[in-house]
Amino acid sequence: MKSGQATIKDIARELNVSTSTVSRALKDYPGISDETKRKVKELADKLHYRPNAVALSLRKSKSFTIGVIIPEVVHFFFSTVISGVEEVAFANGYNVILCQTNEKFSRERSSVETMLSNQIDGVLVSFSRETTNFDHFKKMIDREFPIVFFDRIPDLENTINVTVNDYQGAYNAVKHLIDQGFKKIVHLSGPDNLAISKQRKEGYLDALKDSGIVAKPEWILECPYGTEKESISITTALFKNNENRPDAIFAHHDIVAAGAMMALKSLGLKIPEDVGVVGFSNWQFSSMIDPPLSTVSQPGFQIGETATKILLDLIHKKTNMESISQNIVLDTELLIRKSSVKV
Amino acid sequence: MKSGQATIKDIARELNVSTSTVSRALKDYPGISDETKRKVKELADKLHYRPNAVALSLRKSKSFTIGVIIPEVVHFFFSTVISGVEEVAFANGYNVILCQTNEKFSRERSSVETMLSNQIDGVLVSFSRETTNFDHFKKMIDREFPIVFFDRIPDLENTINVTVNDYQGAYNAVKHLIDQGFKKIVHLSGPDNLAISKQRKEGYLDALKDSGIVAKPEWILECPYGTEKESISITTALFKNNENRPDAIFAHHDIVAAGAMMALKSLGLKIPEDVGVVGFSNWQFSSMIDPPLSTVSQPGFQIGETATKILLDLIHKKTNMESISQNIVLDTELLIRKSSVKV
DNA sequence: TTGTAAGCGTTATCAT
DNA sequence: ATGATAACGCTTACAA
Repeated sequence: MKSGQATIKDIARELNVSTSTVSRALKDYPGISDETKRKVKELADKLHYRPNAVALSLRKSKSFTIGVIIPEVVHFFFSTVISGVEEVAFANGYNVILCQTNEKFSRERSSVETMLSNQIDGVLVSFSRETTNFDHFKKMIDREFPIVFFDRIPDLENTINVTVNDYQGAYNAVKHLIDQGFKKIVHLSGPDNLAISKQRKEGYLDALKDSGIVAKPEWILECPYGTEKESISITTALFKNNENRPDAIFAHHDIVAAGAMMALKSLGLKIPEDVGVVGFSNWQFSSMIDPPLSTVSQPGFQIGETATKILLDLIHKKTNMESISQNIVLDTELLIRKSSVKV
Repeated sequence: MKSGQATIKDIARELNVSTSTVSRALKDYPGISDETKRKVKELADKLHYRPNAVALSLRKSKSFTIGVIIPEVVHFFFSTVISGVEEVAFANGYNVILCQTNEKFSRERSSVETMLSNQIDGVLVSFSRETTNFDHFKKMIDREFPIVFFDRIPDLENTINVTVNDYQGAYNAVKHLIDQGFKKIVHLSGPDNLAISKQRKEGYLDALKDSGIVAKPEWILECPYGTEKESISITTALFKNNENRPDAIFAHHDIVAAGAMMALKSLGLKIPEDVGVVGFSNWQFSSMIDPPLSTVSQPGFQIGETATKILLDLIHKKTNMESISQNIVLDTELLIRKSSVKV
C-alpha cells in the first residue's frame, strides 16, 4: 500500500515467491502452477496492481505511444483527424500524445524534441504555416524514425504522406461554379508555402483553363492567415464600388468563405444570385449558415485512421519507407448547397 | 550511434569516464572540472544526446506529464480549453496526453486506467455525458492523486472544480430576452445528469420568475444529444401549426440554437422578429450565421489555464485538496447579436 | 515449477 | 574531482 501503486515486488514479498514468478503468473506463462497463478492474481486484484508502463517502456525500449503534431485543434478538420488517430491507436494498444504548434515554427521544433525525449514510437505530422525549414524532420527520417505526414506535406525525399486530392477537389468545385454559369471566379488562396495551397490553386486554374476562361492574375488573392476578419477585409476591398466585380468566389477553406459571405451581404450583394461561393473542408457550421455553403469535404477521420495504420505498420516493421506507396491520396467530395446554385 | 539514441553510457565509454561524471557534467554540478564539462558537453552535442525521459520518469517516479480527459475535441469549447492547458503545461515543462471519451462511459474508465499505468502526474477531467457512476474518480481522489475537474463537475466530496457561472450566464441571457419584450421563452436544455444543464435551467427559471413570468413545464425540452438534427426536429415539432407558439428560445448551446434557427426559418418564421434566439458557448460560427447568434461566451482558454495551474500546484504540493477554495467559478459574458434584438 | 541475476537509462549516495 | 553501486519496476535467459 504505502503512498503509491502496488508493484510486482509487493506481491512477491507478500506471497514469498520471486518477482519473476509473479511476472509469469500474471501473464499466464506456461510452467507456473495453477495454484500460484490463482494466488498471485488474487492478490494483484486486491492490491489494485497495475503494470507500470514507464518501467515497461524502459525495459522494452518501446513506449506504445505515438505523437501527433498539428497546427491547431480548433480547426475542425484537425480535430476530426485526431479522432481517427485515437480510434486506431487505442484499438492497437497505443496512446496518443498531442502537441499543437499554434502555427509556430519554434513550437514545432520543441515539440519534436519533447516527443523524442519521451521515446515515442512514431509520429504523425502536419506542420505549421511558418515551416519552410524541414531539418528537424529530416533528421528523424534519416535515422529511420517512423514518421508519417498528413494534409500538409513537406518537400522531402523518402517521406510517407497521406493527403486528399486537393487539386481534384478544387478543380471540381470551380468546374461546378462554371457549370452554374459563373464566369469571373476569384480564388481566396491559402499560405503560399503550403503544398495544399498550391494544389488547390492549380485545380482552380486548370478548371478555368479547361473551360476556356482566361484567369486574370488579380483573381488570386492570398489569405495567409485564413481568418474571418482577413477575408472580410479582402472581400470588401474587392467588391466595393467595383463596376467589373467578380461573380463567384472559390475560397481556400470555409472560414474564409464564410467571411467573404458576410462581406458580400454587408455590401448588399445576394448569394448566390449575385455572387456564388464555394469553400473547402466542410466545417461543422457550413451547412448551418445562410445560405448553406457549398464546399469540398475532406475525410478527416479517414485521414487520421489511414495515417495511423501506416505508422503502426512502420513501427512494427511490417513495412518500410521504401516498400510503401509514398503518397496515399484520398478523395474529396463536392457538397453542393445553396451558396453556389443559381435558381 | 548504432540503431538508437546516444546514452550517457556511450559518452562515458568514449571519454573514459564514469556515467556519474557525465551525468553531473551535463547538469553543471559543482565539483567537475571545466575541462571535463567541456569535453562531455561537446561530445553530447556531437552525438545528439537527448536525455531519456522514460528512464527519468522511472528513476524519479515522476513523468512530467499530465492527462486530459474530455468528451470530444470537436467541441469548440473543449478545443479552446486544451489550448489553455497546453500553454500552461508546456511553460512548466509538462507534457499533455489527451484522451477523448466520445461521451462513452466505458471509454472514460479505460482512459483513466491507461493514464494511471503511464504514471501521469495528474489529470484534468470533464466527464462524459453517460457518466453517472464516479467510482473511477473516487478511487483517485481517495489516494490523493492530483485531479481537477472542469466544466462538467461530479457530485463528490473533496474535489477541486473549475467552472463558469452557468447559472448567471443563463440568467442574464434570459433576462435579456425578457428585456427585449419576449414573453413565451422556451428552453432547449442539456442532458439532465450534467450539473451545467441543471445550472442553466435554474438560471432560466429564476430569470422568468424574477420578471413575474410563470414558466410552463412544457417550456423545457431536453436535447440530450445536443446535435443540430435533434434540435431541428424538436423545434419543428414545437412550432409547427402551433397557434400559441413560443416567441423565444434559450438553447443549451450554440449548435442546438443553430439547429433551432434552421427549423424556424424553414417554417417561415423570422428571427428575431417572430422568435428571438440565444445560445451558449460562443462557438466559432456563431457570429457568422444569419442572423448572428446572441450567446453566452465561456472563457475556455482561461478555464484550461486556471485548471492546469491548480493541478500543477497540487502536483508540486504547493497546495492540497483541503486548503484550496474548492470551486473556482469564472464569469461568462453575454454577447448580444441580432438573433435576440427586436428592432 | 520456481529462483537468480542482469539490464533498460538515469541519478543519488557513499567512497576514494 | 571522479568512481562504484544501488535503485526505480519489469522481463528474460539461465540455473536449479
